[in-house]
Amino acid sequence: MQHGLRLPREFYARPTLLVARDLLGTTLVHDVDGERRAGRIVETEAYVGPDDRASHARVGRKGRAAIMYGPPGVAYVYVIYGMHHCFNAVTERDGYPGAVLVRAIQPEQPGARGSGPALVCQALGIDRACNGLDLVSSGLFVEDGPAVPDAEVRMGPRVGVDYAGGWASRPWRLWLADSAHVSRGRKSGTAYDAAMLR
DNA sequence: GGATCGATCGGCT
DNA sequence: GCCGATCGATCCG
Repeated sequence: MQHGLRLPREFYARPTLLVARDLLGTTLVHDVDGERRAGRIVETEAYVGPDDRASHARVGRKGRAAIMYGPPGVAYVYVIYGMHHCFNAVTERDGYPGAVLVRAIQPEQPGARGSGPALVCQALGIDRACNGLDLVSSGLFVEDGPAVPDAEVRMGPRVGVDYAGGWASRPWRLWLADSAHVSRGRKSGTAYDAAMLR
């Protein structure tokens, strides 16, 4: 991958697990009134399909996550616990629900913290007003970066979805092994194995 | 380091 | 009414 180029829609229009893997090492950028706020993505989670009991899409295409059923390359931002925001990039083809939650970044701004999905939004100034923004044509987007080798990737169960039965144990959380910015709750994780991501 | 708890409210049941 | 894709403070060991 090259460096500093905005990711095109085709990047998002792929299986969610691949998008979650390839977003590691890229940079999430938000232009706020001409001011660049950005950070390197070091941790992601995949939410895939209408049957994933951990995904907001489980309630159907008329619920809160209707946007997950729409075209890829769009921001899905929601409020959680009445006080925090979470940022997702919509994936998959139009009509099939999928999204990648950005769980942690290494902020470009010194002193900013991005270890956790709500802190990511706080550091980049992302809130509900960003819901539905087009990542291909708006001030909220992702820049590509140097390729991350499989050996630097770890995977493990998603966080905070224990209610989802067997879906909770799937290793759909991915992070960079050497990053000090990965959010809390991380366990040791296992080596990246693309064959296990389903 | 790990476990527990309060804050706070939109959206689904 | 209930509960959550969270965080920070606090307590315990």
